[in-house]
Amino acid sequence: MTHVLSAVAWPYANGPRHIGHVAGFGVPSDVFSRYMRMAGHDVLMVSGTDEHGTPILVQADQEGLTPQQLVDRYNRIIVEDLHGLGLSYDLFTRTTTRNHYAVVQEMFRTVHRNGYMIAQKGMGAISPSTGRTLPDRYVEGTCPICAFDGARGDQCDNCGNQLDAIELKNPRSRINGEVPKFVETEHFYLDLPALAEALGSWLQGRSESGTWRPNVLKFSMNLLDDLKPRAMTRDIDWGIPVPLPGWEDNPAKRLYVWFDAVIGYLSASVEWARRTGDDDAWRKWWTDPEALSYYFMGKDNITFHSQIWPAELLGYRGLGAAGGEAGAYGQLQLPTEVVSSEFLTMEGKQFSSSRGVVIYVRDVLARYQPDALRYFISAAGPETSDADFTWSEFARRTNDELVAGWGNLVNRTASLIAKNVGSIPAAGELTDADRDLLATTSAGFGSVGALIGSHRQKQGLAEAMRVVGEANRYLSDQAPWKLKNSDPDRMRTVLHVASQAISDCRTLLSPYLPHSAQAVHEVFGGSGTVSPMPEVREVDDLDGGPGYPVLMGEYHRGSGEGATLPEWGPRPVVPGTPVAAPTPVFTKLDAEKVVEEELGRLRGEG
RNA sequence: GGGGCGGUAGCUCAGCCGGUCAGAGCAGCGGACUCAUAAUCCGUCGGUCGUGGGUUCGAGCCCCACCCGCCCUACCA
Repeated sequence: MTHVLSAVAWPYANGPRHIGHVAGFGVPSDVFSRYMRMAGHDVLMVSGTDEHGTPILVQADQEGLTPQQLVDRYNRIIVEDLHGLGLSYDLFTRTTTRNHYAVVQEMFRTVHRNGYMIAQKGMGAISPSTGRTLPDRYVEGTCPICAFDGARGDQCDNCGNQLDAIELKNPRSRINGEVPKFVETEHFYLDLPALAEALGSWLQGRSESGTWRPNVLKFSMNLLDDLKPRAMTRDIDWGIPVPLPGWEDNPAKRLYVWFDAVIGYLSASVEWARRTGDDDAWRKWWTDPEALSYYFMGKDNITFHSQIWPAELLGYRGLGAAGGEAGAYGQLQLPTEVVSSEFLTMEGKQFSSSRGVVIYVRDVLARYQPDALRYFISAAGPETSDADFTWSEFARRTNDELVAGWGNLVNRTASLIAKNVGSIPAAGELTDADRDLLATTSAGFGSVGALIGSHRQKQGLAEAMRVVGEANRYLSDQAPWKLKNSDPDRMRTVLHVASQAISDCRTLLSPYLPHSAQAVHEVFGGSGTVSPMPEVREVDDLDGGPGYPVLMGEYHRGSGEGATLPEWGPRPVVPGTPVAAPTPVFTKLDAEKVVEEELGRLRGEG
């Protein structure tokens, strides 16, 4: 048994999340975590909503809310969406908890004390009306190089050159059009060059493990070539105070949102430990060199997980050129693997909430089964290259594969048993065909498990569905419906074997399809939980702040009392278990209607 | 501009270190069956693997150039 940290990207709380987000980090991390638990590992899966930063402020202003009101709203919506998808977080929290503030400040103080947080002065744009930092991307003007008028402060979209906001001619704020003021401002910079060597040798070691996706590794290695200190504070009044004399009481200086967001993995682990009664329990996942940690995100976040976060950890431990000593949290371990996915597009276009090219998780969950979405994402998601979501393909995958393949196998077998026996029959003597099928389903645990464990989930699902296909073929070949009068003993044996095969397939598919795994279990007369779900719990802040909703759950492997997860392997079916005429587990879609309605909604007709 | 990823059957995509690698699913066509949500099972049609060079006994798989799409480019997150 190994301690396995599933560190899942933190959704930004400036709006509801779309299916591209959950395709990138949500479903893949849950499939992995569910499998790893069943395979006997001690998994801690944590995340939360990311609630600081300029976009939240801007959004709040636009909606006439305080930032806290805004994030309260979207935190709850996001919690509900992730709950609806059945993502099995041990803790899904948020970055506005007092616990998070305390952990972040401890990290900053130690990194600073170790000498990796250096103060530098520079020129920055601020909004004259609010006094807040105007990030480069929020400054617009005429490009000094090509004279394009829509250039942003960080880059000109026309000629592609990188810019400084101060170079723009006729600069103006993209938020409210006012002319920004450029003022001298002091910030703390994470001294990445001082940590470059340590980062390099860490990456080198990771490279030699051979497990990272090649593009992630290559990208990360490339980042090392041009390391500069990176600002970790902002002129902003929404964020975590900088815990140093002269800074902490300054309402206009806050820590950079990405500095605190990645620390969420640690603070959520600490919060989980405190909530479950052993304040130090998190250390088993964080300071044991044998523990494994997997970080799930979209490709746009690789920088922060293969560079910024490891640099923060190295700085905390004093492992850079400036030396130093670890703080109270001890020898925090760097990521074992940064599991980055690519992007999901939508009917061929990039998702864009502002342009209405978007499908929100909650809208899909309101109209379709969660496992239908999980199936599509698992079968056709952006695992190693960009992937396209179309409604027609969604309907096809659901109908032709999920319903017609797996759902039908369950339904036809349960119907045959209900009609002809009434309960799971006992087996007589097994034929070669029987043994072959059971050998195939048993072998599936090795092959599917290895694929999920190495983050090749699409292939893993394809393999599981191949096994389902074998079971369908077996049933057609054996034709038990013909045996009722001619050879009822043989019919019972076939139905027993089919039941066992379905039980095995159900377990194989349960990381991908947890909702229907439970339903299939019950179709065959099973009781108790075999596929646990997260719960939304309203909790008090541990340190006196306002309460909030979290996701937590009881995910216990085994076969005894209180177990909610089966072991990753065949579990013998129990002859005599009553089986009633089934109602279908999956809903077949009217493909034409779905496509027509959904495309109409995208055009703004719904 | 720099860096990265991708361009394989009508569609969606697999193809790890070069030698049964030219594949799968869906769609199409033909057949079997009727237990099942007109589901299942069998068979079959189908591609000069973006373009042009090169290395090699042999290249989707390596090298070079080019075309197309996408991502990142560090004060959006």
